Amino acid sequence: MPELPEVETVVRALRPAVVGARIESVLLRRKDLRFPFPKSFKKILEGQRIVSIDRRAKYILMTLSNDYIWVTHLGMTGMLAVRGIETKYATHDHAVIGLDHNIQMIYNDPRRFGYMDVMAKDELNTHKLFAHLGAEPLNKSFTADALMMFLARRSSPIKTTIMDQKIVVGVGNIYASESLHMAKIDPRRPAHSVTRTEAVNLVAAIKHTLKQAIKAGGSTIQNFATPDGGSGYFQHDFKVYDRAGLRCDCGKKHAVIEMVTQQGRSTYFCATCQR
DNA sequence: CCTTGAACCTGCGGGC
DNA sequence: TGCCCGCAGGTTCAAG
Repeated sequence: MPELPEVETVVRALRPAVVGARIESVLLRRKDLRFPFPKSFKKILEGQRIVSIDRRAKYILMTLSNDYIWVTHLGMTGMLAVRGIETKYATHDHAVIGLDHNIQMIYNDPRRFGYMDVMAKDELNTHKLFAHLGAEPLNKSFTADALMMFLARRSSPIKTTIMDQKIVVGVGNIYASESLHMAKIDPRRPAHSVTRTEAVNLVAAIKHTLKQAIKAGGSTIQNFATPDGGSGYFQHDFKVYDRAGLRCDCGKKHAVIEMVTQQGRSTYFCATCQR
C-alpha cells in the first residue's frame, strides 16, 4: 500500500473533485474486499453529499452530509481514482461510486487487502479501527519524548517498532528503512538501546522523509498511481529501499547497502553509516 | 503487556 | 517459451 505519503497524495488529488459532490449510485462488483462491505453501505452513501475528505493514519475519511464517515483503507494495492462515466470496468475494479456531474470514483485493488467501512461521525475516535492508533508523525505531538516512552520497554528491533501503528502511524516498510538511514541508526538495534539524541534525530528524519515524499507525490511501485493516473516520483529519491548491493551515498569506502529480513519484511540499510 | 509468525490475495520478475 | 518460487506498499490474530 501506499504508506502515509501515498494516501495523503490520493486525498489531496481527490479533494477538488469530490468535495461537494453528491453520491448518486453505489455499485459493489463483489460483496467483500478484505472484509465484507457493511450491510448498510449502499443505503448510507446513496443520496448524500461528500462534505470533506481527510486522512488519518493510512485511512481515507470522507464525511457525508448525514454525519456518517465513509472509511477506506487501501491495503497494499488499493487505488481510489476519479474518472468520467464508463461502463467498461477493469479487472479488480471492485466498487464504483457514481457522483453527479458525470464523475465516477473507482476502487481498484488486485490483492484486496483494503477495505471500506462506515461509522457515525461521533464514533470515530472510539471505533475499533481508530481507538488504538498512535501519533500522527507530522503533528507536533509526535516528539522524541513521546517516542522514547514507547522505546523504553521494547526489545524488538527499532525498525519494527517505528512501524507499529500504536506508537506512530503511517510509517510503512519503505519509509521505515529510509528514516533509519537518514537518522544513521542500525534497524536491527533493540528499540530500548536508542538514545534520546538518536530519538530526536529519528523523529526529525521520519517527519522529513514523509514530507519530502508527499512533496514528490508519493512513490510509485508496481500498481500505485495517483488518482489522476499520474505517478509519484519519490521512488527516485530512495537512498536504501530496494537498493541492495548498491553503494550507499555516505561515500565511505566499501559502504554497500544490505538487505535483511525482519519479521517477514525486507529491511535495507548501510552497516557503515548506520550504527 | 510484548514478540513473533502466519494469514489474507493476486501479479510479476528471476532463475532454470 | 514456460513453469515454479519468492517477493511485494498492511493489518490482524493467535500463541508463546
